[in-house]
Amino acid sequence: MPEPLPRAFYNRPAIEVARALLGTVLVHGTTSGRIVETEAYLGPQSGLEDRAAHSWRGVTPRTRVIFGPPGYAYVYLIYGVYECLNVVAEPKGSAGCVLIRALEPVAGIPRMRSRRGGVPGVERLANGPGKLTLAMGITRRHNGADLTRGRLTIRPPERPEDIRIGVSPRIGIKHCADLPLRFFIEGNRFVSR
DNA sequence: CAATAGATCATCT
DNA sequence: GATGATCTATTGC
Repeated sequence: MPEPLPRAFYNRPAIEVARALLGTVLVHGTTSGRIVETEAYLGPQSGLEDRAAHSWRGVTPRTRVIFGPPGYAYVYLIYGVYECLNVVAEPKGSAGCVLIRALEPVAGIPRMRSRRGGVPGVERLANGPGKLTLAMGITRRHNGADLTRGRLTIRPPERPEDIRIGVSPRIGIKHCADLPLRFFIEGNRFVSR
């Protein structure tokens, strides 16, 4: 298995990281999945006033991680029910992160299925932000975890591959619902709906 | 298949 | 006290 992506990979604008993450592999213990869908959330430095981003109002106890150094996990609870995994991008002091929205299961599929309550069909195992954290066993305990080492990492593909990147507005947000900040592998059937 | 309701709580006002 | 980067079950066609 390839080494984890280095910190430098994450030390650039969130949009670049969101695109570059497509095709890489999220690994947690014995389970892993290929990232096929991401969304970028921008900080004030983008000049875009991204009100959909948690970092929009500046540093708070929750958003501390997003303003920290790149290459760490930001995990939060949504609707009091599910948890979402983000990757922190951009240098320390600059807000910017990438929501992982969907995975193509690679290893440990039976384990993922049991964690998902036995849902049938590999396609439905991790094709959404709340589903993939469940399937991979990722929780708020991973908030602030270093993705360049340890049990939870992101690694390059085994072999270089040719993919087409699709772009669309982000899903499920109220503000800035027109910005084209969602990226996905064109034609991949594990992308969320 | 499409539309809708409800679950449930950390965070910030 | 309101809100939300979601998902599932259930309803109705």
